Amino acid sequence: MNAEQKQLYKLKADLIAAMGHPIRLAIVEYLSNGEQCVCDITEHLGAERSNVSRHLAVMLKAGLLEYRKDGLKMMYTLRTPCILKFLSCVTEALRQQMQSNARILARL
Amino acid sequence: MNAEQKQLYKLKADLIAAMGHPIRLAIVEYLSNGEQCVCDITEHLGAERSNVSRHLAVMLKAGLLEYRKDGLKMMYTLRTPCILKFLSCVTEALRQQMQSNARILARL
DNA sequence: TCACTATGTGATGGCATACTCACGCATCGG
DNA sequence: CCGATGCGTGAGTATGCCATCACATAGTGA
Repeated sequence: MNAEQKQLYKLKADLIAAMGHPIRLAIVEYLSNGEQCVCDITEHLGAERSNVSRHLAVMLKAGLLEYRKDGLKMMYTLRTPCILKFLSCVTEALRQQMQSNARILARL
Repeated sequence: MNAEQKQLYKLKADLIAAMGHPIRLAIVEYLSNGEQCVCDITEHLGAERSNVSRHLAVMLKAGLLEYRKDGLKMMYTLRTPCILKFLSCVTEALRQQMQSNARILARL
């Protein structure tokens, strides 16, 4: 593996890691309904506001989100709808995994 | 969000996090060619052997991989082919992101 | 039995992340 | 101008992750 390939893996890994957290995952899913402000996201998650703000910053930096100002509020949106397809892959993988586990358990 | 939903997000996030690392990503891609032993993976990556071993353990625990013993060697395989579809989504998202960045840069 | 190979794992140091609290800044309504 | 609201961010702490070294284990072949 040359340096260029390593760099590419790093980019991909960073993108993935930006979603590898329960709160961030929940935010992405919530944003699939369209643009939302921080206050609504916070209320929906039932999490600490400053913490949500930090997670939003992480995803913003990773390029997953976009935002715009609307008066007092900051409105966040998903940057690439592709991300949702990504998430459906995860759900499917999780389902397959659990079914596989269930089969193993059934043999006990 | 109730506790059950949070648990679900945690499961998904753990699955995602298990891939959110350059080395682990490279391993998954390498394993898409089929079963490989630790020695070959290590050589292909050019990484520290014990480090590779640890990353394999992480993915094993996350349910991404399976392994079997073959003499001295431990052979690892991808558990769910679905993971590859997942990765192609990441690649596509990264491409979209970079194209988007390129458009923004073009306006300078 | 003895060297050698392939692999996993405990210990450790360094670094990044997550969360909370407190505060500051910008904006809006009056 | 003032209070209230929405939001970001510095500081501090706790926790976890990562890479590395050293060592232990298991199988292999002579």
